[in-house]
Amino acid sequence: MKTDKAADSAALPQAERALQDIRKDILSMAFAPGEAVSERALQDRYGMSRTPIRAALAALTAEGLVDRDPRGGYMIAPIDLQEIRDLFEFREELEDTAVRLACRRASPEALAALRATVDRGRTDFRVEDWLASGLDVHVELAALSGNPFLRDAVRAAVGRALRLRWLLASDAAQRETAWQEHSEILDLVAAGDEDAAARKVRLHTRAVRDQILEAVEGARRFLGTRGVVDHKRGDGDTH
Amino acid sequence: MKTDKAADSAALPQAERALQDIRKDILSMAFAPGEAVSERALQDRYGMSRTPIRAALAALTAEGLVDRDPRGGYMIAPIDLQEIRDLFEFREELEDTAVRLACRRASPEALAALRATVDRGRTDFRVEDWLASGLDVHVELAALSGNPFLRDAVRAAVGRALRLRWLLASDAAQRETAWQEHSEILDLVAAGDEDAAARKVRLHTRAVRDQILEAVEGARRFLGTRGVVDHKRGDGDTH
DNA sequence: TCTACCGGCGTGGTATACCACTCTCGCAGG
DNA sequence: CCTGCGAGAGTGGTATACCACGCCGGTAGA
Repeated sequence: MKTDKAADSAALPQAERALQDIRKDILSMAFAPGEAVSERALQDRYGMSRTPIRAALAALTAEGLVDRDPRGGYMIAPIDLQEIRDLFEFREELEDTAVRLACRRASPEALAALRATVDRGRTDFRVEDWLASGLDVHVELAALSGNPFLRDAVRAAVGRALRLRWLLASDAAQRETAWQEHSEILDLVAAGDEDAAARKVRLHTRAVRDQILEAVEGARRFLGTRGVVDHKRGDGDTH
Repeated sequence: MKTDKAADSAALPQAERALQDIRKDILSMAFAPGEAVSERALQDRYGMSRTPIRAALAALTAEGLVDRDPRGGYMIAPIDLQEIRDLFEFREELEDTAVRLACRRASPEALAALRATVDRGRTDFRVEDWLASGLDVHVELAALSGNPFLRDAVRAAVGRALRLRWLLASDAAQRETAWQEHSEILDLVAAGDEDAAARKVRLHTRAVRDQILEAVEGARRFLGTRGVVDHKRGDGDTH
């Protein structure tokens, strides 16, 4: 027995380790939104050469967690209020679709498994597990739609806003509320009531969005003008 | 003064040039689906070092046009019938949403501009332009939703299936039919009739999907067993 | 003849040196 | 004091050498 695979991060390729570590540091707000970073600084920080750092930064840029500075350099993506609004609108539509498909297709076994996962998260909540494993409830629910593209789109959308949860509560009451809403959605999916399930999903999504927008507003002073922006419509993508 | 930006591909960074060139060669079927490729072979073919080739392959892998070979190496993504079904299901939902939002939000000017683009494509159809510029009608229509995430998701989905159009007709009649359907959808969006527009979009999407699935079936012999697969849910590989 | 070994080659992964560019800051000249 | 220029440092972009690993084929031995 030479290597474990779960806990041994040294066995992973450097590039993968860089990606996971940097992503973790972004999502945990170890890097401030809007903060400038450079390949060489990260090379130094994570103890590897520029090559895997570069690959990781490319991936993180694609994920939307890192932005490129036009004049050279990277920056940790600022918190963009308009982006949050657009993102949650997108998620609302994705998850509406996903939950409707799940109502038609999810097997009782898969539903039971997800319910077990949700219930486990109610008590065993540990931040690192919840962050590391992509086992977000919304992603798993989207997976029940049976459509990999839908699941991946939800995963990408969830991941993009994940760091904002650090602004929200570790508040037990709010987590209990979230569990309850997730649970109700699962009940409706199990019952096969598409419209009700979809409506519940939309309400839940909007509630989370409003909490996040409010939290960002509250933390705006703390995050500074570089950390929070509000790019109104008019960003020209000229193609 | 010295450099054009549109036509002058030499001025672009090598990595960008590699990405565009390789993507073009995949979408134009210069690479056969299922064909094995390696970084060094591409380095030789495109006359640059491995570094930009590597970056391009990473991006193309993320786009779904290139798959990694578990035992080392890359391969041009095979045509996967199940993937096509999933992809079009996903697109149908995305475009339904997009067109509904466009009905509520698209300005008359933007609609007129898109109509002009669509009409121009009716006659001036040139393959290279239509491929190079991301000006696919569906992407532009999605852009009218005002949501960048929705637009990008449609773009990614369209791009992923783009090479399959080489299996379809340059058939003028089919293009005329497509133009007509696009035109009708635009009319309904302009009229603000959400439900009718969405219904039309779904019909159009399904029609295109069926054409493609049929064309793939027809070309299956030609593409070989490596080029066309059908990964059913649960990956049952027969030995 | 069949088998087992082993050496070479091709693969991606990584580190690193060098390049062009830009931005900044200090110094010299007006 | 103000202005402008030039050197230096820091940036990403690229090429390349080296590494470990896995496959495949030839060869020697049973």
